[in-house]
Amino acid sequence: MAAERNGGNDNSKTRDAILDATESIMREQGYAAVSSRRVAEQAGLKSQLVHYHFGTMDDLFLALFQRAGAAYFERHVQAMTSDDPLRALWELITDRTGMELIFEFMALSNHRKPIRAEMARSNQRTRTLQAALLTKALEQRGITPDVCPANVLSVLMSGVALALVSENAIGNSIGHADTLSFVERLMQKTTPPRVAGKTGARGRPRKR
Amino acid sequence: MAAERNGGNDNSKTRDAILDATESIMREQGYAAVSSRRVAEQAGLKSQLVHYHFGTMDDLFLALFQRAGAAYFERHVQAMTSDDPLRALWELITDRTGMELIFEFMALSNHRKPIRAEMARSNQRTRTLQAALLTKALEQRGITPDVCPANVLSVLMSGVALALVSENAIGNSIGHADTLSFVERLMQKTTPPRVAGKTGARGRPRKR
DNA sequence: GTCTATAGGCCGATAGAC
DNA sequence: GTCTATCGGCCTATAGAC
Repeated sequence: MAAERNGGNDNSKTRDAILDATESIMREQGYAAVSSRRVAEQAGLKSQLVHYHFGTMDDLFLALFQRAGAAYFERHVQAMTSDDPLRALWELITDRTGMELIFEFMALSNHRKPIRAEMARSNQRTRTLQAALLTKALEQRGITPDVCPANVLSVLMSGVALALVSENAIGNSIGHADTLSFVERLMQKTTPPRVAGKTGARGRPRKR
Repeated sequence: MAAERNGGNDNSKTRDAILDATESIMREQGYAAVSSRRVAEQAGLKSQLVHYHFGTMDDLFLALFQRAGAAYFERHVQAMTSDDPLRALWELITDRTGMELIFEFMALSNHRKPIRAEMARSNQRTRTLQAALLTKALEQRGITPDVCPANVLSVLMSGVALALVSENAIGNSIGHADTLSFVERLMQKTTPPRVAGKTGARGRPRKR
């Protein structure tokens, strides 16, 4: 073990290239396909550099997860400041490219303790932020929380989005179009009051 | 490649032992930990027997998935004939031990075409059966399908269950208790009419 | 159907030169 | 920070004896 693993202040291009390559392999071939040699090849480097910059492979996974988790959290923050936070959140969590990396980490973390711990922290942070966002959104739409509490709505929405994205990845879309228009109808039934001259809250068409 | 791979009519103890060992490793250490050597060790056999009986490792995964998928489908069929199909389905899909293997296969299948194809088939079959079950359950409870179509409800329930189980595995339970009692309340609000002298449809207590 | 033996390959990780 | 070289290990899969 050399004298690195310095958390993030070694922001060299090499480090980023390694993380980029790891992310790309995870997305396209799954976490099980990540090896120091493959990562290095993808990044145009020698495999030893992976170990030099990140230590063990688990350390590499952890570093990538921290980067991805922070980016995902940032997207939530942006959704929160959107004109229509509810719709912005829904679009965020049903975005397949955003979810596929997280799905890989979920599977990976199920059997690696240190990654699981980080995953739990990130997931809790996201849930808390989602609940705050939804509290605001429900209030904006004049829905009292006794109909459905914000934290419950967060679990419901996350779950449905997870089902849609993961089943879609597998190749089953039975009921998906109906579910999307069902959600669309729920959101339109409670359109927030327009505040300014912007028109960002109208729904886009969905095929049945 | 020898002269085996005979689908299932070679129902030797060895074959079952290999499948059992594979399932056990997948559950406890994840699909990436499955190797012919480890499977054989767990089953008390030589690793070459794995190849003799199943061919490639992908063939082994496929055989196990077929067995597990059939068992899971069978549990759905049993739920369908229950006194309270809606509750039986909910208990089935929120059962962690039932889901963890499926979750591994979902992750695995994302990057292996033949397994993905089988997964899609199984998932479609399950969705169709769930929709039939829910059609019956909604009717039984006097809910018209225009409130929420059965196939949509199937996606919603599957998703929420998936979120609960997978987040629980990670170690985040924020909002879960509230979600469970939310679902419980929905189910109790629409208790099916009792048909016989049995009392299987009352809810069991949930902590908030 | 189970055994021994083995080919051929990818893996993580480290040592030490520059 | 990057290079060359390398150790020791586990992997899939097959050949051939019994």
